Amino acid sequence: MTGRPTITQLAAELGIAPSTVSRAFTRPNLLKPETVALVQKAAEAAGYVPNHHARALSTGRAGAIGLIVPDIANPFFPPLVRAAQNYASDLGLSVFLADTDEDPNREDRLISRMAPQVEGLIVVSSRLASSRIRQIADSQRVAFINRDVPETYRVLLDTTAAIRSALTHLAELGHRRIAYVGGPPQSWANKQRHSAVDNFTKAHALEVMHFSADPGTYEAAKALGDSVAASGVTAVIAFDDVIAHGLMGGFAAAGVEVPKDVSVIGCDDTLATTTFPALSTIAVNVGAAARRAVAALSENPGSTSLTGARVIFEGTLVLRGTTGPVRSASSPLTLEPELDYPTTGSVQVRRGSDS
Amino acid sequence: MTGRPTITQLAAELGIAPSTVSRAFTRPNLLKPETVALVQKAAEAAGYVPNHHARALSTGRAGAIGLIVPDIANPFFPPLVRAAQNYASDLGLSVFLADTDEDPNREDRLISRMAPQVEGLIVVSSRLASSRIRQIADSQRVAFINRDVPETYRVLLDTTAAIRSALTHLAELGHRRIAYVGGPPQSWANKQRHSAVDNFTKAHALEVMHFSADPGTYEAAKALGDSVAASGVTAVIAFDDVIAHGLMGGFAAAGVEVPKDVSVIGCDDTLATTTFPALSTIAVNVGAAARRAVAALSENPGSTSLTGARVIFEGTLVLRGTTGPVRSASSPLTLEPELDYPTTGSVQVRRGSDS
DNA sequence: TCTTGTTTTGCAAACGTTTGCAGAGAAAAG
DNA sequence: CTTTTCTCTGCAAACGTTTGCAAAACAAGA
Repeated sequence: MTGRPTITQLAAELGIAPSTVSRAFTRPNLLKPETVALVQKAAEAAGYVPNHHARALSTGRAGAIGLIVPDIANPFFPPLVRAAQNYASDLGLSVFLADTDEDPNREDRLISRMAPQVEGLIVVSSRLASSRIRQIADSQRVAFINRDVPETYRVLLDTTAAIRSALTHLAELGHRRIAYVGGPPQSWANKQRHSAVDNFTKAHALEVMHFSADPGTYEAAKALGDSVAASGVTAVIAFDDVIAHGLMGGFAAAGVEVPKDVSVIGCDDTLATTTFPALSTIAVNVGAAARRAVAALSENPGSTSLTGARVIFEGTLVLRGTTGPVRSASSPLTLEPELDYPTTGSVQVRRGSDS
Repeated sequence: MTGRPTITQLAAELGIAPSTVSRAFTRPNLLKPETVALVQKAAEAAGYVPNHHARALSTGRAGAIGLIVPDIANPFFPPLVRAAQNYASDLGLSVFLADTDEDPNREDRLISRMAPQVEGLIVVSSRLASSRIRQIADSQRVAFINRDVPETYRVLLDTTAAIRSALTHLAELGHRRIAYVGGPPQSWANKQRHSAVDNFTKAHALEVMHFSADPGTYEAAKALGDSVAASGVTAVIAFDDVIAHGLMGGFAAAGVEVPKDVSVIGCDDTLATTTFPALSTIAVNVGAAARRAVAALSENPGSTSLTGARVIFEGTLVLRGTTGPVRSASSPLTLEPELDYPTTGSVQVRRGSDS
């Protein structure tokens, strides 16, 4: 009759108090087992399902988290969304998804709009100014992924070490002139990868050239193929796999062969082995990052904001078919052995193991 | 102090009634302009934002819709999710996203769990039994995408006509033996495409062979490359672009050239021009479908279920680089001209124009 | 049988809105 | 100056839960 059955209706039907019915679901150990059985049977029969809004109003817990990404159509994000949603679901949380379309204003609006109605927010690859981010982190429960603003709760997919490995590998194959082809300039990951390349090449006397695919699409990268090839580099590291793939398309069109003429390494491992040749890349554990962020939000649900933390998952180099020895037979370089970066006290380093 | 400011606090602060404050936001035309200005200023200053749960409880409107997809990592879905979310956002609705992991039980559970807390549900490519779907449609506000169960509200991306065009095109290029490589067997789209191919080839005396990539991944399809090539077909239509792409990978590994030795046509246009050669495919307006579904849910918000409807958006053939004349020079077939299928009264046919 | 203690249940307030109804003014009409 | 009609605002109930507190029921110890 009157829509979905409520706790009160169930109670009336059974001749008991609404509070008892409520407890049958939320604190069954407080009740006589027979009572909870009774209630459960009646609930089942009537098709009762609890009203989340009423519960949220009463308890102050929203039972949901918000997830904000710049562009869900970018293959980097779906696995992350998936992992977040699965894990949240395990914790009894629903997830609101929103897409900012790479627009900082839209992102800001979405954050304000969602924040009050959720347990907390996960903001991935934020395009907001650092000052604004810190402000937001002060008053909202929000975990950032791939955006490194001090004092905020952030989980980072760090590719620095993997990039060093990649460059070492390239150097050992005899490569001396290397290109970095960047992605979205506002992106933390892009800046991080950019400087990882810079630092390493500087330290080891490799020559580096910078390009940037803007926007970071296959087409933009493909269009860059000619100039990258013409620059005389023998290897390229791309901001991500789609740019690497676009480059490969551009190279193919220009008659430049991979890896014979030029080696290519991507990042994020979003394409797996679907390119030809299969793309060498830096794999990154988005699932672990997503789960960590969800967990952070679900912990101490009371507080009005998250305490700052910097959680790091390191990427790993995976070699496939797009890397090979340099064409011109220059002697392979031998680099001094890599030393592990010391990890400062406040930094947790983890190697992601996916479940 | 005590968390977010509430309507009651604002009211007390201004010395007016909570109802007035409420009306300042929801029915400003009932109030003296100065009053609403006053309230708005105070709200702004205090950083007031309405509590969605309380509102939902009071009005019975959830202000959110649920979106359920089998696998967000499949490139078919992200654009759909994106369009749904954008349009919902325009309508002032948030969207809950859930991923069923292709598991019907999980799907069923998710539907039951989400339904009560949202305005309505969009279920994409449902893997549920038709009987269960009809049952659900009876008691819940739910719009299905790409699942055609009578009496439900469903929006379908129809590729039948486009497949006829594709086959016509192939026949004109001289192809006589054609393969259809299917995807998820429970998928409505797969069945639809399968029989579209069957019907046409039967009617025009073309030879057809059926294969199936299970699961519908790049790898599975790639592994199928050998047998498809060995079957002697000169053209293949794949369930979707990722299978088409996988096939191309398999063909390349087997030394079979596309389109010289075999033509391939994909479906859904999820890969655009990122393959080599660029994949000929059937483009489909997922955005329009998503928007239609969202609109359906936002209309007559009162009702307990949606009235049945069958909204159709037709796909269009887009020819790129993977189709060419058959290798062995058999004479091109001339087919009798296509006739438009009559559309029965209850069927709305639309050609999607994206905004 | 009377305490005392423990387990089980009920009462009622609270969460933050919205909204039907009615009261208070003010303006218009007589 | 009274009545009528509006316009604007306030009161209070309602939405469906949860939960602190207290009452009731029962068991156990004396």
